Amino acid sequence: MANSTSFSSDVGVGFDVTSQGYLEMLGFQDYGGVSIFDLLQQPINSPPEILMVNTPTQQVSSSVSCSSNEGVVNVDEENNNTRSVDVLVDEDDDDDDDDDDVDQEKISTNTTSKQLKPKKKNPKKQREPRFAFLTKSDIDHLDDGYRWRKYGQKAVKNSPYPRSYHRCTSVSCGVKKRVERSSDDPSIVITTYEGTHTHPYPMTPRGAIGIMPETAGFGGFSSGDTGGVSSFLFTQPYYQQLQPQQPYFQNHTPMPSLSNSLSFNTTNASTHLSSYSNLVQERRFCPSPSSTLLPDNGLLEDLVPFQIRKDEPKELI
DNA sequence: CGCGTTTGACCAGCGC
DNA sequence: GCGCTGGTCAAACGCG
Repeated sequence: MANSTSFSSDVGVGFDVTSQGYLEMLGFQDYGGVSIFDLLQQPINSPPEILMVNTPTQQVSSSVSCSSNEGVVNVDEENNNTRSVDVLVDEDDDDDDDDDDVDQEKISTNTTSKQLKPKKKNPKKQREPRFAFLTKSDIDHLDDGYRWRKYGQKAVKNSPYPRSYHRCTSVSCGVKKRVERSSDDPSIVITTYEGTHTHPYPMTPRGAIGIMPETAGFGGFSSGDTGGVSSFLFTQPYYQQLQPQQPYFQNHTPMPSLSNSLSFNTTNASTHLSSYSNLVQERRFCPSPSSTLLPDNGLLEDLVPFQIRKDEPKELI
């Protein structure tokens, strides 16, 4: 089942902070410490290091989430300012038999009997695509703009740090989030998102003024039926103080805090992401009431200077 | 009182 | 079948 290694399915975008205090975008493959996404030159104010890992299928996800224990994620400390992550991705048919539905089913039936959890109909448990972020931060629970309710905590094998389980508090929203610390590097927080928000991007008292349309996987992940396209939107609260003079931000950063939302759109793991433009196709911003996206270059447009963008990397491998 | 967290118990999947 | 581990539930509790 784990047809994992036949393709280079490492998907995702990482960010790192250079010694000069610039944000650096990283690929997820191990390039010997050399990032092919050294495109970004973005001044930041004490942001955490963030690595995002797209784990499009179920099997992978757990590997990624507890990857530090299983050697899936390699944090390359040798190269001071860059880190790389290897992600094993199993290609699995993503016939998402909605986890949300399963959850709802659980909830409804559970009211009768606490002890007897309804078994899932499918022999194989299908899960939403998961995306794992590696964040170098002292804060376990990074503010991503959504409200989460913790529903469990478990000790993780081979790790002194527990893993906490969170669920989006919005009704009928089945998005889950797991937070744990890397046992290898306690300063790294591994946040794994699973599912698709089924509600608009929430307003928060912290100044998130945007409301995300809920279409097209807004405000979270979506796994399209066709093509297995999954998208994830995340926010960068830590970057809210970004310097607006950056040319690639000037048109998009009027919003404080969570407004600086980025959406990655990645193809299914089966699709070899041979170019960064494939990886980052879409970007949606909160204030845009239109769910039909402007044809833009997505994250790339926001983060990568135009000049550099014109010279997109052809191959990531 | 509403909401979120804590925590022990239970269940499912997997490997042996 | 058994044990281990991850994931989830829900009562109890805390807090504003």
